[in-house]
This record gives sequence, C-alpha cells and structure tokens, in this order.
Amino acid sequence: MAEKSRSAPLRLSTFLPFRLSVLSNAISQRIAELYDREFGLSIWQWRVMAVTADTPGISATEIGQRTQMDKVAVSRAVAGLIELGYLERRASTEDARRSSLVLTAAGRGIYEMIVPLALSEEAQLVSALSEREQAELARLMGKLAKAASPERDLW
Amino acid sequence: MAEKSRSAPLRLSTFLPFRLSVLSNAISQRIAELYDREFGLSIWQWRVMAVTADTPGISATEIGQRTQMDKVAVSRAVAGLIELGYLERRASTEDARRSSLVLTAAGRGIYEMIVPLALSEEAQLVSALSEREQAELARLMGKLAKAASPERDLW
DNA sequence: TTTGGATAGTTTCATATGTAACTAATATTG
DNA sequence: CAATATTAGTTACATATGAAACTATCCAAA
Repeated sequence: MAEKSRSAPLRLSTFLPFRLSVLSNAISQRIAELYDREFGLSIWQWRVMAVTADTPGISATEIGQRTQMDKVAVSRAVAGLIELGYLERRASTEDARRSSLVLTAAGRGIYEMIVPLALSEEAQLVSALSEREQAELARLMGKLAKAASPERDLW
Repeated sequence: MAEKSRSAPLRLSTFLPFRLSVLSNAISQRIAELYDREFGLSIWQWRVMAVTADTPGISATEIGQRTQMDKVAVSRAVAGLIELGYLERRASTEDARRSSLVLTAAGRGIYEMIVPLALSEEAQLVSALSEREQAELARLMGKLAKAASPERDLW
C-alpha cells in the first residue's frame, strides 16, 4: 500500500524562529512597560535617546542605522521626543538637509534615570546565566545574526 | 571639583533586549516573507496552521495558548484562513461557544508544502552553529525564558 | 429554576506601523 | 553652470494591531 507523503513534523515549540520571537517579545514587552509607565516613552524613543546620548549631534539617518529603525520610525520618535522636550534639533552648518540631534538637559536627566533601571532589568534577566553562559549566548547570537543577515551588520 | 553623576554606559549594541529584538526581527521577517510571497499567509496564519495541523479539532483559545497570540489575533488569523479555504470551523458538540478547528484538504496540502521550506530555512540558519552550539543555544534560551516569564511557560 | 457570574469568540474603535509619495537640499555630470 | 540624480527627512494613506465593549453560551450557587 502506498504511503501518504509525510513531512518531518514541525513542532512550533522547538522551531527556532518561533522561540526567538516569543522570547524576544516577552523581554521587550517587559522593558517597554517600564519605559512607558515611568517615563511615557516608547521603545523607539528610548532607542533614539540611547544613541543620541552616546553620540550627540547624530543625524536621523545615522540613528536609523544604529537602531535598525527605518527613517519614518526615526522621524516619528524624534518628533515625539522634541515634543516632550527631551531632544533638540539643531541646524547642520554643512548640510541643510541633515539635522543634528542632541538631548536637552531634561533629556539627559531622564536618560540618566533610565539607564540604571534598564541595566538592572537586563542584569536580573541574565542573572539566570553564569558569566560563561552569558558570553556564550552573546557569541552564538552573533553567529546567528551573521547567518541571518550576511549582507549588513545587525549590531 | 565635584564629579557629575554618571551612569554606567549603555551601549545599545551590547544590550541584550535590543540584540534579541533585532535578531529575532531579522529572522522573522525573512521567514514571514517566504510564507507571504509563496502562499499569501501572514506569520500568524502560519502559526495557527501549524498548531492546528498538530492538534486537529483545537479551539481558538488553545491556539492562543500554544502560539502566544491573543484571542483577537487568533480570531483574525482563523477568519483569514477560513476565507482562504485552508481551515474549517466545526461546531463543538459539548460546548456551543467553542469552535473546533481543522485544516481542510487544501490547508493540509499547503501545510505539507510549507513545512519542508520552513525547516530548511531554519536548518540553513542554524547551520552556522555546531550541533553542540545549537543545543546550548536552546538551553540558554530556555533559561532566559524562565527568567523573563516565570509565571507562565513561554513554550 | 433563576440569576449572577465566568468563558469563548467577535466586533469596534483608537493607535501604531509600513509603503509610497512628497519637499527640500546637495551632488554629479555633461 | 544648467540639468539630472541622489540624499535627508516628513507627510499621507492604507493596513495592522491591541484594548475594551459586546454577544452568546455555559457554570455555579441560592
């Protein structure tokens, strides 16, 4: 009797893309809630603040590259942060198209408040792993990132 | 001279929630494009198909639990799949509120087509890692999942 | 049995997001 | 130094998503 064609089973719970997605969402949501509840910031706004704090005078395009956000998302996050008074747009002298973005004093203030909270969330999370395991995880993720997106660097 | 208070630096590119999010999105998007381009399915619809194939007669609520989708998302994905002719809703005899969902013959057909493609995408991705590393990654992710969401099992 | 919840699932509405079109400025090239 | 192409960023529109309200059914206690 002919056997019906039958694929290898696909259990969602062992399928890497699914597992990664669920894990990432669980973690992101947890942290996003912190930003939002305490400071009224979206995760995108927080990311923009983080890179702007790191590189004052950065342009919107550069922010997009460093955060993997598209330009519309950056534009909206920047607009929101300016609205909130946390970010300031300065004209760029050499290129009038580019904007030069810097945190305001208020922006730096709440940035300084968020950083330890974010780091502490992360620390609490990774405290389930030993130092060795943390390093190993970072290494494996790096390899995956390269395999998933060989054309451009993810981080 | 008094030193300005200064937090530990937060480099986004080494911040686990960020890295995970970017990696997961890169992978999901890659696979989502495959489902969509070849079969016109969203990632949510694909997840619903996967668990329904695994457990014929499953209810929408159960699907939500197994896929980490909320009930609105499940409802919409199910409606779309029925529209496409891939899923069938049967009345549940014991409980008229519950729906009993099964793939149609057409649904099983494209499911059988997608599975090997999805598995092959995954295989290509994880081929960057040795068997040992794959197992280690799964283990570390499991630990993180538990730390991130101790209340309920993610997978 | 009736009545006040719970539960399954859908619909509605407000917001978020992505794509494409647009504006303004700079760079290139003939 | 025109004319054209490219780049930075915003706006508009269409679709996706989530929270809350809603409908229908079932359960539990008086």
